[in-house]
Amino acid sequence: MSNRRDRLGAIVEILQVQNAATLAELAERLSVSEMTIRRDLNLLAQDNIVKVLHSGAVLNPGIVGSSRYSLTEAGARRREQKMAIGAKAATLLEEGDIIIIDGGSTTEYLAKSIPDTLRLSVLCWALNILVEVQRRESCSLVFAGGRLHENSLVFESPEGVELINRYRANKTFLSASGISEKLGVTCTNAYEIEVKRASIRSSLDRILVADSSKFGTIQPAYFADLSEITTVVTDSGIPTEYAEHIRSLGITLHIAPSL
Amino acid sequence: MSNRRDRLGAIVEILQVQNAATLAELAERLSVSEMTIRRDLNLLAQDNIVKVLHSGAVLNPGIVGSSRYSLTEAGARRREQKMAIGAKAATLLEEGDIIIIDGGSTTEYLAKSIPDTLRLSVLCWALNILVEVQRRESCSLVFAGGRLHENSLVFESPEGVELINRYRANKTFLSASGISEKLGVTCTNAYEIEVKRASIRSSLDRILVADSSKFGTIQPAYFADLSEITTVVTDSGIPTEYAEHIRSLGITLHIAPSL
DNA sequence: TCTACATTGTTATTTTCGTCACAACTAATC
DNA sequence: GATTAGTTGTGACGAAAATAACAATGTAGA
Repeated sequence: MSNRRDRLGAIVEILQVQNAATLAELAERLSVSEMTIRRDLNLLAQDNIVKVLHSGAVLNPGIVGSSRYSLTEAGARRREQKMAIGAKAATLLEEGDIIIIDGGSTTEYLAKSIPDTLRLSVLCWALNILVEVQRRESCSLVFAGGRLHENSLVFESPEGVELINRYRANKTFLSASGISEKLGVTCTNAYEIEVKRASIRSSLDRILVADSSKFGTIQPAYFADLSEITTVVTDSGIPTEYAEHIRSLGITLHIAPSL
Repeated sequence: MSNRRDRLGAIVEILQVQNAATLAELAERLSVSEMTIRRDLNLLAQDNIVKVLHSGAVLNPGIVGSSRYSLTEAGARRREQKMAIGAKAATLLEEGDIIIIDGGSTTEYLAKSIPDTLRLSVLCWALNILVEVQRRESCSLVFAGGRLHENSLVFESPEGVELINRYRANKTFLSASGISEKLGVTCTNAYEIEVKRASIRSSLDRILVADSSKFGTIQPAYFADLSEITTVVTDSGIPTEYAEHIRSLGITLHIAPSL
């Protein structure tokens, strides 16, 4: 990597992979001074190969859209809690785990919280989860396809369910919109039921991640009884009667500390 | 454009178009102070939608894609060709079309070139195609899942093939790494064969998009005979003998003009 | 080996950027 | 219409990045 020509190629290669890089980063990786990188970039910019930014923003590769963003924004108010729950749930992950991640905004925060170096096999079927997992080199990824439902970013199809049936995991992270002592665990959309059921059948541990506002509420689509759940991760707002009920069922209860 | 929510969307839209922007630029275009833009970007960065750079460089748009397609001086020129081919292929699209898009970098440019208002149903199985199609509100999307192959960004599984078998389209856009008069159409990876075969079976028109360097070359995985193709889209570098051969087979040949 | 030229790192200076605290404004709720 | 929570702009300060000049090093050719 001695001469400038090689270095220019290396810079382009780095940018191809990660789309953007800071001067300091490039200088470090190529073991030259920032001044040199600066001169290199000016050359590349002259040829219109790169754009040099003084201060600005770059769209992350492999992501997008306004629609994707609307899902995370759905709970701007509860974002803090969901982040905390996601982070807490991520502590349950172990090296070599084979996991299933349900769709939803809370599970999205779980996916965001996966440590960069943790080796995992992940199965999912929602776009926002896919985007998070896909960028981690340490995770191998299986995706259950189907028709995209815009509002939930979930892909669903008979073949997708079939793929989940054929899969085996030691942990499933499930999301829910309603959790009732008498009426069980529910979600909003009927098309999610089959996928969630399949993931429950294919996994040893069933971990429910849901913020505390979900306890005591009901949604139209029933997909599991509380007794099918082995672990619950939520925030400190959970009503004490629910906490007691969950513990009395032998379910492990994790309360995420407020951030 | 009064509230923050709209502005966040606008920022993402701007970045989608030009890939990167400076703070000053965004502040100017959205008629707010730089401080506000800064706060917005921090929110977007929290959700990993954008990356905020203090000082750095960004690859110019059109190069984002899989790491497999390395960019050399020669490759940079090929990129222009692929863009031209993608744009040309997109002119074949009609309102209401039900289409299948293969994985690959050339098909990625096709996906990028889909007009924003064109109503389409799209089936695909590669991550780079998914990302492009998903952001278009006018396109309904079906994705064939499976295990992710990092080098090609293709998802593949028996269930994915099954899903394609159950699908019906009027146009399939296929990519190839080799096109030989005697040995047919080939690609690099064996796992792609089944998926490509299924898409050929499920579609009325089979449109092959490939830059001219592919003609006369061979790759290990055979997936179709030239006679199965109904249309070819390439650039002006195609050898005349191949152009004649293709026309003699009754295949429509589109030559994309250099940009 | 010597010269001529290109490349690179260092330093000092100027410029710009990021952050913080505060005040003004907006919008929703009761 | 008063209160609250959220949003936006401003100015000042400290922390960076950009620039240019210069010195040091490396390289090619006679």
